[in-house]
Amino acid sequence: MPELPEVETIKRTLSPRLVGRTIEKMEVRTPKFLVGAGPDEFRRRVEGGRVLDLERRGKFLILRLEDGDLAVHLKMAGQLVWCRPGDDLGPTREKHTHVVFHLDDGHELRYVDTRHFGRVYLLDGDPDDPLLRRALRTLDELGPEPREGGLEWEGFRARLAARAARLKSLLLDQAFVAGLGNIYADECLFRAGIHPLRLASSLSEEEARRLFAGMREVIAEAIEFRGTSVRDYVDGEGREGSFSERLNVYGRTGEACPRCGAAIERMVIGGRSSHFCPRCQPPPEPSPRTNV
DNA sequence: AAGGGCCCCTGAAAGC
DNA sequence: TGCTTTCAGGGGCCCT
Repeated sequence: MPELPEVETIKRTLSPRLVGRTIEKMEVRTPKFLVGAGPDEFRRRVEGGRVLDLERRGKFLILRLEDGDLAVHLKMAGQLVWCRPGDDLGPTREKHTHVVFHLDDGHELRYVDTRHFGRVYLLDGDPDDPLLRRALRTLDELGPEPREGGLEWEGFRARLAARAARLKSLLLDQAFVAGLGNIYADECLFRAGIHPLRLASSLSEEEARRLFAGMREVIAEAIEFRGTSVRDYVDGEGREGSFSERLNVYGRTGEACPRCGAAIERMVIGGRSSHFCPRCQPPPEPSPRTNV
């Protein structure tokens, strides 16, 4: 599941290989992954253009091309792999290679997606395309990045106080903070020692500070370790990330909490599995209506 | 504003 | 062993 640290790692591994290159040919194997233009128009806009720059915003990777910008959202299982034309990525990934960008240096960039949730957007494509409009709006409404230079304390504190939502759901809301997914939301809350069911507005000043710092630390560390590979994630060179070994709670139901030894618990919140330590992350006070 | 439910999609894992 | 069912998950969308 590529979240901020994974997409950032992909950006960093792809940048030196793509920037300055010209896309000679765009091979569309599965048209449904393209949004903003039909395959022919999409190709026409992309082919022959140089890659000017790569950027990341939340979980979106943006490719700035000479004749228009592309945005890629990998959703659950998307991969962008830079390789040689003959390279064999194995039967599963071969079967799910949907778009191939052929570069002028003989390499290619393959868009692979086994779950078929991801999309490639032509950002200045057909303005009447509802899927494109939706993506542009999402991009426009993305919240601050949970890193230095993005999220700042005063604003974070104020926006937390204004929300009644459970923290787990709020951290997953891309308009609140951009780039966190299920893995890092759980890890951030563990780092901060805050239960995922706590309401945002109920946090003390001290807890809000721990969450603020915890998010930055977890994200910075995850980038440093090149992301987390629990399922399909690999970076632009096909390498897995090593933050997986440093996960404290995600996917560790029943295991001992690395801080206190209590058994990690799992519960479903907002339809997402949530992992936490019942001792380090004390549950919220029961609601007044709950009684005996 | 918040939350539940459904959908997209398919490989992996669990169940029988 | 092998077939069938369930699950996971980012995010949009609809409904209450």
